[in-house]
Amino acid sequence: MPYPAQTSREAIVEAALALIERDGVEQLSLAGLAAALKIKAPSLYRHVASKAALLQLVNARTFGQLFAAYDAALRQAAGDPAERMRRVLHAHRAFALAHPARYILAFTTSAAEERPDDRALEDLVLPIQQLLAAISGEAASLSGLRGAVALAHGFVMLELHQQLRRGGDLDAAFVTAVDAYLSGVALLRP
Amino acid sequence: MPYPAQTSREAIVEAALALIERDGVEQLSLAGLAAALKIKAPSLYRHVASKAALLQLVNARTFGQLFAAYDAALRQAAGDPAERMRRVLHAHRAFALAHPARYILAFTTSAAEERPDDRALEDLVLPIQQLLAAISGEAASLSGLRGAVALAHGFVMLELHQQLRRGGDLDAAFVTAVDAYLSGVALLRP
DNA sequence: GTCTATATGCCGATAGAC
DNA sequence: GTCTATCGGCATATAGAC
Repeated sequence: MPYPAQTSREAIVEAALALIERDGVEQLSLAGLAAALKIKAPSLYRHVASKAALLQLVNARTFGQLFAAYDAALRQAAGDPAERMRRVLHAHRAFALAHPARYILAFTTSAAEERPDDRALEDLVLPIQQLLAAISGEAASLSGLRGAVALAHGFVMLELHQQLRRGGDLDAAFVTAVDAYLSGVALLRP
Repeated sequence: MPYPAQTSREAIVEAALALIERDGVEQLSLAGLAAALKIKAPSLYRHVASKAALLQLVNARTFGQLFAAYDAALRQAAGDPAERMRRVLHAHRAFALAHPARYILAFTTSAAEERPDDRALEDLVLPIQQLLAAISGEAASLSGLRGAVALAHGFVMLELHQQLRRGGDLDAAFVTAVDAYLSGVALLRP
């Protein structure tokens, strides 16, 4: 049987994820990806229109998994709203540390062609926003959510790029920072 | 006069800064840089050992300017320690928004060859750390500093990569987030 | 210090046969 | 759906003449 019809788009995305996690995005070439799938590079174009389109699929999956981690943290979390928010932020960091290259890729992609559709993602953020509303008391706590995400994102970005090199317990530092921020949000509410 | 002896290392770094700010790092090629200097690409190697070495110089300059902005904010800032810290964080964001591509480059470079020397930068961070110590009351407020920088860094990174697309007043959101964090740090101090 | 010429390598993407 | 062959491009870096 020559030229077996085997490769699926799913398998391509899966392989791309693995290569990106192992070597980083900038090392991902269509030739290398094809080799990992034991096919030749041009064959990929039967399944994806371009490299940009492939990265869009990769990023969609990354965001989907991140928000799934949010959901899991929310479902298992008892306690007051602040405690639940704390867990979400810890889930955020845990995901970033578990998938550094994919995380960085998803959050630093600016090109529109590599970015997942906005509306697909928007719904997934809503539960988090409502949770933080319960903490801050604001009707629309968009800015409170942004601060929390910014804090977690900034921390892990610095961490992943080794900009926090003076040692110390980074886990504890993260907990302290998150606690301070959430306390401040609660304190400043009207 | 054939082959005028003109180009200096300073001029090369300067031109590289301009090109990076205009087009982003990934667009910077030695050929393009040389063209901007009206020389040919191989001539660059008389002044810099490699592209990585050039990026190291670029990043050193970026960090130097950022910390100079910190200093300026501290010198002109009257008021209590919290107010001064607030100004430092606003200076951080202002610098990032003014030089997005260089800022991202400096903070997301992991390769050791492209990174400025650690010890040269360390001294520059000390004043900021001491300032935050006055706010938080901790003897060594390393974690407090890290949280503040993480918050500012995360916010501008999301902002620069257009991950905060639901509009609203981002300036106000930044102020709110910083205030919340600093209030929380003050609140949680022993 | 700059030049020309070149080595060497990778990349994304297309055409057309099977 | 996969293949071979190839186009067209751009990259960093080196050798050696002026």
